[in-house]
Amino acid sequence: MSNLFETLQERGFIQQCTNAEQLSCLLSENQITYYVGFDPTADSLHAGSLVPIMAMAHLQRGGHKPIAIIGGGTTMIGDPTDKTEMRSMLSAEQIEKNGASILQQLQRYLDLDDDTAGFFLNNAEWLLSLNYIEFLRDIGKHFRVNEMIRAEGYRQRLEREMGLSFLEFNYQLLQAYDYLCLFQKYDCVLQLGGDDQWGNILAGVDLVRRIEGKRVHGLTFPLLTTAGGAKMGKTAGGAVWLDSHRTSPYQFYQYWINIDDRDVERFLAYFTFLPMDEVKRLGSLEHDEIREAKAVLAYQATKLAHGKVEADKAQETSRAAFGGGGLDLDAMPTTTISTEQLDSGIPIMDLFHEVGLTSSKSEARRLIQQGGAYINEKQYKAIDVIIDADLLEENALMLRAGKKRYHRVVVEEA
RNA sequence: GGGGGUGUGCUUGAGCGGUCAAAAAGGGCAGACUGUAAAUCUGUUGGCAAUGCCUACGGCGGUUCGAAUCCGUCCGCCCCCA
Repeated sequence: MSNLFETLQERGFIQQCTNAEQLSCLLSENQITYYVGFDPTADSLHAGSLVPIMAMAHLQRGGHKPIAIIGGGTTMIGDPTDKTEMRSMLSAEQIEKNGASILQQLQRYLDLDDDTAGFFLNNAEWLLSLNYIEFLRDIGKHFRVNEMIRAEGYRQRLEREMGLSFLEFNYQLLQAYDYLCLFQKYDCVLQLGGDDQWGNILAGVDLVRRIEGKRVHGLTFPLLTTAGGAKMGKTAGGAVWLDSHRTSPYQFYQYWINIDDRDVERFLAYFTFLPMDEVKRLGSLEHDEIREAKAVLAYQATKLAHGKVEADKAQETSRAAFGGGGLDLDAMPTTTISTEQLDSGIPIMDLFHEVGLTSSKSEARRLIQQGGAYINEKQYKAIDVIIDADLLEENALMLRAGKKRYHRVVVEEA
């Protein structure tokens, strides 16, 4: 029989876990409830969150029941293991709003609609009403400070400059308490998270054991970086979001098709549901053939995130843009300008800037001077060119910045 | 509570009172090469009405012809002592 634990392992999801044998048995012999926490620090998840999401999806497909926790309570504190800096604290309303849109995104991957398949909770529900003294007596007494400060996440903060506020130091207790609550109310026996969460997860496992005398489990995913060493899911322009308003399906598709050759197999395993032998076959392609594998990855990932229709569109657009043929005008970002504006002439620098292809006019100037500016596929290197109606092709201009960024300017029909 | 540090551009991190829009590295962008990849090489990297002007070196004030550089104060952070 195919073991879910092995599936996760094979696909690279397991970095560390509590007793592997027990966990493996548990997954193949019982129907369990498991949880993953998501931080509502933004109103959208990004590509990095896909690792836990996909792991959850695998488990749900295997018959287990997911609980997605939105960290409404914990986000009001900020996880210090996110060691770059103390996280900014968000207002309760903001967290609420973010949580709602994150839930929507999760639902594209998971069924969280009803209590039997899986569901969604905000830990603010039980954290916000905590009584400090009671909490200290009931929960706090189970934590040893010496143990806590030995944990990697805290130690880094203690050894490096930035220090650690007492507020942040409590994060682990709250997360452990989450686990305890979920165990008590929903019989949740597995928590998943990124490897930076290992310490927090274990704290929860320990807490449940101390208070309930029951053995529960934890599992962490490797923290993904690209072969180039960057954080997975980041591009120059920022994170790759799951929200189509922040990152369009086309951009999303492009992110995946542009990844490093060395990441192809790993990413196929993580971010698609393709069977592993197919993943391996695709991953072993070489030279230009590997582009086929990237196309599969991009298509599959986009389909999961945005649906088949959008994925098809993104694929077509991408093929059109890079396959040599014509460009797909519909999918291109477009700006409309009035006839009058064009008739009076627009300096080329202004045009590139106003359309959003550069973030300042100086940048536009540089782009042009360095030969990265094209209009209708013709390069313009002079910064004092004035664009007017003479350049229109089919009532539009096609701007290009560098090799890959296109923008269409359409003249408004009067 | 006492003492000592520190705060610089996207990031790390230099910086003599003038020649600092600020060294260096990373990152970004563009060009060449390519496979919409990687590596490499080159250029570029605050803004603008641009041989000049404006904004910027934690905040506010001061000294000075002139300050990122000196002084005061406030804020944040770090270390030592209590």
